[in-house]
This record gives sequence, structure tokens and C-alpha cells, in this order.
Amino acid sequence: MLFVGTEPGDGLLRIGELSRRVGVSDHVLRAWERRYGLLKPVRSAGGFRLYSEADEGRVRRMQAHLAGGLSAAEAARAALGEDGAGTASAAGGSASVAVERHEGLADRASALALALDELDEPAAQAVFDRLLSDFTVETVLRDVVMPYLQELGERWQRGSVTVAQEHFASNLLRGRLASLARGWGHGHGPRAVLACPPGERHDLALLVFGIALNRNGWRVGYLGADTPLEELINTAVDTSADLVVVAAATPERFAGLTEDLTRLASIVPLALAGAGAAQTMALPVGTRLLTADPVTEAERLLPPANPHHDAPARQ
Amino acid sequence: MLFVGTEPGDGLLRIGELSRRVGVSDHVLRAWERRYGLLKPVRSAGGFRLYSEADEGRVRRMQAHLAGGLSAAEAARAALGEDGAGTASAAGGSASVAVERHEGLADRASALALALDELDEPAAQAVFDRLLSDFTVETVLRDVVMPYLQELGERWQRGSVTVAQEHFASNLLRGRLASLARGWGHGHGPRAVLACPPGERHDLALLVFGIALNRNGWRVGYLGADTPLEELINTAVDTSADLVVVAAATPERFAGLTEDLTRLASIVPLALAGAGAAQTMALPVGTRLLTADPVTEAERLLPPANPHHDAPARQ
Amino acid sequence: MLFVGTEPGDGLLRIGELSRRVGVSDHVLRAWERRYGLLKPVRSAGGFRLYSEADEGRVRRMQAHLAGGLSAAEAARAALGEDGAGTASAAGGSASVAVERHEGLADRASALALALDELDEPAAQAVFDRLLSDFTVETVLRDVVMPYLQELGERWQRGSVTVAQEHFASNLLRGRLASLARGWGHGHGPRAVLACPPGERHDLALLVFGIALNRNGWRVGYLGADTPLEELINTAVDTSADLVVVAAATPERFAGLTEDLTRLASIVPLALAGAGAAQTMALPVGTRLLTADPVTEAERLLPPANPHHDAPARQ
DNA sequence: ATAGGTTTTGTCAAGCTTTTGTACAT
DNA sequence: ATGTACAAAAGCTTGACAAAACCTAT
Repeated sequence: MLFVGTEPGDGLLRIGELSRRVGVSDHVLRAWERRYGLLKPVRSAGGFRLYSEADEGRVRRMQAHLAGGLSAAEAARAALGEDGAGTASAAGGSASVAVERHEGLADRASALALALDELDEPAAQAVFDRLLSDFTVETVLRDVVMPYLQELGERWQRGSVTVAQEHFASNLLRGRLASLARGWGHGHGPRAVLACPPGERHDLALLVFGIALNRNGWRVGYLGADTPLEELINTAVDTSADLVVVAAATPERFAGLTEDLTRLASIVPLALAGAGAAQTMALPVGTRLLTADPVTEAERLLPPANPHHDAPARQ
Repeated sequence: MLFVGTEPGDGLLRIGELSRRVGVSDHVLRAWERRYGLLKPVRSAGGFRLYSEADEGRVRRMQAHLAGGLSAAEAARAALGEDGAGTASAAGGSASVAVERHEGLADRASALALALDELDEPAAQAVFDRLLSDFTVETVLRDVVMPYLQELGERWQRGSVTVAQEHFASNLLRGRLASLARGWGHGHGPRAVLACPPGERHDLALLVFGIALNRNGWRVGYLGADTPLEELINTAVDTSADLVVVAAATPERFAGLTEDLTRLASIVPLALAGAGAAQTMALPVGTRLLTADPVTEAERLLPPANPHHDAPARQ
Repeated sequence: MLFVGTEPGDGLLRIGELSRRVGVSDHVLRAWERRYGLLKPVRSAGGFRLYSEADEGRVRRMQAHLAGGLSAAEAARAALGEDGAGTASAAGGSASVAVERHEGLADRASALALALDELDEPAAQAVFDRLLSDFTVETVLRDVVMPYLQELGERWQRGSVTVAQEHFASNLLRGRLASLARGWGHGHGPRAVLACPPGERHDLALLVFGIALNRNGWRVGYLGADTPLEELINTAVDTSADLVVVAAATPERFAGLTEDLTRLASIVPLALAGAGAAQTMALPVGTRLLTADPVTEAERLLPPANPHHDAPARQ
């Protein structure tokens, strides 16, 4: 992908604007450049200094060190020394984590987590792009997205993630997953209908499951979060679904649904999924339980035994 | 009815009557005919121009375009270009030339609505593809997506849409919108942070607004539905936002937030949007109200402090 | 639906109206055009500037960047840079082929063609990224990739494309297609085996076909270019394929294969595809001919609906 | 920090052309 | 009714100007 790193010709600031942004007078900025080589602005045709956002970050680090008690010379040296590492700077914005070589999945996963935590949309998108370009969709979903969602949930429980972070990450991931899901109703494979029970608003894992299912040849109909079972039953019947999957993150969401689920299971093959799906619910209903990660479960799910779509039942 | 050709049946008007109806002088009507071929009246035995109702419609479209700022030549071209829906041939008729141009936006919009109502994912995606391929994003958002959302909301109120339909349409549209939103945090424009207040779960219109904003050069940070104001304030400060927009579909969502919103407005430029944003809330808070459709409002939102321009106010 | 200044299509604005809409004086608009090349209005017969909606958007982005603190020159560069795939502005710059942002597929397609012709890899990748992000895979393949391949072939015939260009485009497209193809052998759908006959080295269209097939629920086994029929037969038998597709760009590639193809067709459902597949070959072999574009043909290909070779006699 | 020179960028003017509503003559 | 003429409004180009922002050097 592109936008990794700031290239000249991108969006350059003149000294006045930089001064305004960082709160340092233009005279001082020039002095820091002359005395410590803190900044190396390119010049316009007419000789004006043009600063990049990396320069802005450098000034901010310099200020931090000054505030920390270092002398100007020392602060500048420290700020320069930190160059090259990833940037953080909440205010600096679009600090695109520089991912260069083929790092492993683990590095990418943490880069993604970092970018999401910092609300850095461009960086997160870039990492996601690189992930998809270097790994299979299944791998990205199973080994990056799902673990991240898992951890996000746990941090949410512990209160160690802000609402803004959770919203931001969810929205971004939902967008990427939606584009992977596009067209999943297309084709001639068996049909699955997916939904979360009433009250359940976390449907990202179900989205992942749908994508994986589709990539294994299924057509997917998606009702998503917070769906009344009555609706689900109607839809399943109307579309002559070959499989219905109901997923919830907590067992409580299934509470009180035994009767409806049993009825549903008598009409169409049913499976319960998600962390909230427990044997205690699946047994009385007499249905299948999907406990492993969504991608794995999707791969395990063979098409219906006696399909009216004459799928290639062949051993 | 006796003679003299203005019978409602064939509805043929002479130039004076047409002029009176549309409020355009006969001279101008003749000029438009001569210069732009806007009208092609049949002639009476004695040579009088006889206009059909289609002609009247064409004149009215021409006027609308003139009011919209197009030059006379362009307005005429546009008015003629829209021909093809209304045929109304009086004379020889027949032939019914299948005008296969672009189907109008309206046809596409109803095709989309139909596909969504029928939970037909591939069809809906295909229509959306064609929309994006034939029209600008702004047009699609303003004239297809927003009206659809509006109507969906109304049908929802009336109970004339099932939960499955609503979920399906929302999920699909959200996916497409998310794609259009990709990368909206990138760039160098001013920063806007968007969110819905606590309890508000309908954020699609806000998504549309964010996309339109981004396409006008803004960087967008998106927190989405159901966001505590405390979080919003923190995020706005951390990212040094140039604008914060809070949107809700119903006024109740703003209830009890006066104090927080006032505080927010004192920190960063604030605007309230959505059908739920009312003057009664904006006034005490002392902030801006965005009442038109999201795309238009996004275009109107010139970035903070834009002194140059003394020209007459654009309403 | 109300219009008033929102008309789509070729509604072209003169400078006064544009000025009124964006709140920038006509003088400034002309200055921005002259100094930064921000706008490239078409001209009326008499020389008046006529602006499109894309121009309006560009001005708005420019304004946003100005408000964000960039100098006018930088703001213009940024606004232009956001116009889709920028251009590798290295040395002299100039030329600056501004590709309108989000205009229809057609513009994207030509942007892609341009980038490929100029061996501009980042630009081509960026255009491809946005295509996939804004449209379904089917649309991109059918309406962008296939027409491009078609045209590339024709230009190749005419000698109006260099070897370097052809290689560059082929390799880049192959890479993107390969990533779309990833995982296409997994799942539970019917199996198709695809190959080009000996001597045929153009397999990109076949790749496209495989992708479309896979997205319709098929599992794909891909042998690709220049495959001896013997090999193909073995593979088809070993994997108990439900369908074999042989594709070639020119009829000569099929010459002399009648016997082998007939034998193959007696073992497993066979189809011939590509520009080289002609009735004259399909008839004696007694097999199906796929003449439409790959995506459409893939959609038409129902899974082994016909109860022909149901039990592939294993050796 | 000030002084004195340079670049950038919004604005204006003069002189001419195009567009378009209206008027006049046939 | 038609065709031509006319004039106001809106645009075009070239060239120039000046305020704001920036430069270097003291």
C-alpha cells in the first residue's frame, strides 16, 4: 500500500503554521534548526521552509524533553535520537506506523492493535491492507481479528479500554469485515442464515463466521445483532435456509429461548455459536454447538447431507 | 368542448397560455426554442405554436436548473437530458424508443429498495455498484441513500417493515458506507469528530455525513452510535479536533445533555445534527444546527474562520 | 426529491455560480487555476469556463486544507493529490494527470489503464485498492479487468504497446488476481479444474473465470497456462472434478486436440472457453462452449445440475 | 529582537468577448 | 411569427499591486 511515511510533496507546513501548531515561535524554530539541526525542512522554490508532519513530531518530542528538565541541546539530541522508531503522538495524527519488511503475523497483529488503540485510522487501514495482501483471509480472521476481538472484550470487562477506543475499533473492523463479506449471498451453494438473539449487540464474530462460511462455498444471509427469533424463523423459512446459526457472547442471551430455539431446530438445521453458547442450552434444544473459533467451525461445517441443491455429495 | 385548441384532452397550449402558466415571457420561450431546441411545439394550421404538457414540464425543469445556478445553455441541456421518463407523445406516437440511457436515479433507487426489501444481497450490491459507477458519491448519498433511510425509518414507525428487512438493509448499507469511508482519517485537512449521544443507535446518517465531510477535505474521526459525551470530549481534545458533530434521530436523545454539550461547545466548535437536533437544544448550548441533509450540510460547512469572501450570502 | 443546485450528470457551472457555491471569488478561482492548476474547466464554445461537480469538490477540499493551515500551494497540491491515484510526482512533475476522485467506473478503469501504461506501480495498486473497496469483485473483474485485458490484447496485436508495458501490466494484474484467488480450492462446493492447452500462455482471463467460479461456490483447481492435456486428464480424474474448463485465446491452440478433448469430455463434463473457443471445435468434441465474459459465464454455470457423468469411473 | 529585502497570494483594473433577455422591424 | 439587433450581465486575459508571511543578517 501507499501512505506509509510522509513524502515530500505531501502536505507541507510553512513556519508560521508549524509555530502555531506547536506553540513555539518561528524564531525559536529557526534557532533550533541552526543550532541543533533539529529540523531539516525542505525549501520552496522561493526559499520558504516547508515542514513535514515528522518535523512537527520532532518539535513536540523536543518540547517534552525540555519540560522534563533537559537542556535545549540535550533535548534536541534526545528528540533526534528517537527518530525512526514508530511514532505515537495522539495529536500528531496519522502517524502511520511504519511497517516495512515482512514481519510475522504477530508483529502485524500488535501493530493493528496499537493503531486501533490510538484511534489512528490511516495506520490501522494500512496494516489491515498489508495483512490481507500477505496472508489469506482465513489467517487474518483467525489469527488476527478474532484474537483482537477476544482481547478487546477482556479489556472492556476490566475497564482498561475507553468507550472511544472500543467504538473506533468496532466501527473500523466492521467496515473491513463488511467489505470481505460483500457478495456473500451470491452463488449456488447451500444457504445459511446468521443472527444474534435479542439483546445481543456484539455481532462481529458472527460476521467473521459468515465470511468464512461463504469462502467455503455457502451463501450467507445475515440478520446480525439483536434479532427476534420470530423474525429469524420467518427468514429461514422464506429463504429455505439449509442452516441457521444463532450466536451470542454470553449465555444469558439464550435464556428463555429454549422453546423458540427448539421449534426453530425442528424446522431447519440449527447451530448455536459464540462464547455464550453452552452445552446446557444446546442439549435440550437438540442442536449443534460451535465452540471453536468461527473460521475453524466454518471449515468443519459440511454442507447439508440431503440438499435440494444437489451439492456434490461425494466422498 | 368546441374548437380552439386548448382542450385538456390533448392539452395543447398556445404560447400565451404557456407563458402565463410558467411565468416566462413568450419572447423567451421562443428564444429558448430557437437557441437551445428546448421546445418542439407542433403547429396549428395557421402556424401557431401548440405546446404539450411535456413541453410545460420541460420549461419547468429548465427553470429549476436556472435557479440552481446553471447557465441557460446548460440548463436547457440538462432539462432535455432528463427527458425520457415522461414521453407523452401526442401525434404519431408509437415506436416507444426504448431510451436505454442511464435509467434515472429514481429507477435505481427503487431497484435498490426492492432488492433490500427482498433480502436479495447480490442484487442490492449490484445496484449499488451501478449507482456508484454512474453517479457521483454525493449524488448517490444525497438522492438515494438518505431518502431510503428516511423512508425506512418511516416504514419502521408504521410497522410496515420487518426486523429482518431493517437489519438486512442496515447491515448492507453500513458495509457499503464503511467502504466509502475508508481512509477518511488520512490527509491534512481540519479534523472533525463525529458521534451519536448515549442511547442513539442509528448512526448511518452520521456515517453519510462523515463521508461527505471527508470528500470535502476534512479528516474524520468516528465514534459512532451510543457514545458518552465524556468520551467524546476526551477524544475531541486529544485529537485537537476542529469540529465536533453530535447527531441523533430523535430529540429525546439530547435531553439532559445541555450541560455537557455546553461544556463541549466551550472547548471546541460544536454542531448538532440529525432529525432530533432542534433549535430548542442548540440555542441554550449556543451552537450550530445542521438541519439539511448530511451531504448538503457537509458542503456548507466551510472550515473554521474563512474570512475571504465578501460576496452575497448564500442563504 | 428536490433539486436546486444538486443536479447530477453534465450540469456544468460557470465561474459565477461556482464562486457563489463555494464562497470563493471568481478572481481567486482563476488564480488557483493559473497558479496551481487546481481546476481544469472545459470551455464553452465562446471560451467561458465550465466547471463540473468534481471541480467543486476540489475547491472544497482546497478550502479545507487551507483552513487546516496549509499554504495555498500546498493545499492545492493536497487537494489534487486526493483525486484518486496521484501521479508519481518526481522530477519535472507536470502532466499531472488528475484522475477525478470517485467518478464512475469508467474513470477508474482509465486511471488504471493509464497507471499501467506508465509503469506506475503504486498508482495502479492504489486504483485497484479503491476499486475493490468501492465495488464488488464481480463488477471489477467484469467491467474493469476484462475490458482492459481485451484492449491490451488488441494493442498488442497492433504493436502499440511495448513489451515492458505488457509485462508490467500482466504481472501486476496477475498478482492482484492471485490474491483474489487465494483459498479457492477450499470448501465443499463442486470441483472445477481449469487449464490452458499447450502453447497457450495467456491465462489471465482463465484466472478471472476461476475467481468468479469460486465466488459462486465452486472449488477451483488451477493448472494455468500451457498444460499438456494428459496432465489435465490425470488431474481431473484424480480430483474427481465436476467440471473441466479449457481456455485459449486463439483457435489454433485447440488445433489437433480434437481427439484428446473428446476423450476428456467422455470422462468428465468439459467446457471450452476463451476467444479461441469456437463452435467448430466444440461440436465434434461434443462439449459446452463458454463465449460470454468469464464472470457472466461463471454465474451461468450451475453446479452439476445435469445428471450426466455422476460417477466418475475411477481407474 | 529588529531591520530590510523577498516570496506568496488575494485582489483589482482595463479592454475586449460571449451569453442571453428583450426590443424592433418586417 | 420570424429574424435581426441591441445591451446588460457575466466572462476572459494580461498585468500589476500590496498586505501578509518569510527570509537573512546584524
